[in-house]
Amino acid sequence: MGAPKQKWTSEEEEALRRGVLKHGAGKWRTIQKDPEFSPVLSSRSNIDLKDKWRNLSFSASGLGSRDKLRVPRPKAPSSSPSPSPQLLLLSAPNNVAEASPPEDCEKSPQDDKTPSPKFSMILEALDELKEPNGSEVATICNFIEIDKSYKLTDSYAKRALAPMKDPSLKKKDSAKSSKAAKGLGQLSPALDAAEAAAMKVADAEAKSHLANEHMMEVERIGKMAEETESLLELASELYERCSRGEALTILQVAHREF
DNA sequence: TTAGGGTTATCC
DNA sequence: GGATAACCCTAA
Repeated sequence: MGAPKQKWTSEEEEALRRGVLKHGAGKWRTIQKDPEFSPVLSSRSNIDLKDKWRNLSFSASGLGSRDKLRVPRPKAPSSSPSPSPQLLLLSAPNNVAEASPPEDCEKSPQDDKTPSPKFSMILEALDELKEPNGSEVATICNFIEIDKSYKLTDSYAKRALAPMKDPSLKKKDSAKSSKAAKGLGQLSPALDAAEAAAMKVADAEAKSHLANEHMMEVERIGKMAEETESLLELASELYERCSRGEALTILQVAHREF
């Protein structure tokens, strides 16, 4: 090769990560053309972005080179549609709010070291919603469904979206539902069966997600109870000392607590 | 335009 | 010489 290899700078890597966070993995051209990143990535092609992201993903997953994971590409078109770019939305390997490489998610969803794409979407939703005390499940569901154009299973959507009061959201939802119903009506029996199976799987996943949410809530409440108990302890001690006629300053109280 | 596999350069 | 990163090629 004539030209020497052009090593990626940290600025370029950062721009790529931010670009993936902004547009999603797979939108290499969009990221490359984005005025926010184009100054940094001007010397890189969309292919370069894709290759670099692939390298980053594999190195971050701890699996080393992608060569080790190579699997033969099926020649015939697969019956199962390839995941949408959003489903493969990645986040930078060294960022907390970021997700793991898609390959891992797709190949080993049970691998608890790497969050699933759904988990990534939840993280993204929480990040976008920026609610100080966390977000309601329904709000997160709405974010994922509307912002990300995903459709939740009917049963889960009914449960999760019932408390939502925003009429515009309801309107959109019902419009979507009728659209979906229309589409379902045109499906063949085989597709119907596949759809029903997919719905069941999605429903199970939703239930698992709900269970996880509840566990987190239980943990949170447990912590609150602990804190309340220690506060109660402190209050009783203060009451006792005061009733004995001891003079306490705010500073002493603060030291006692912290 | 993108994904995925192949090839080559570089580093240790 | 092996591992990794950067680049290239091709199918869809």
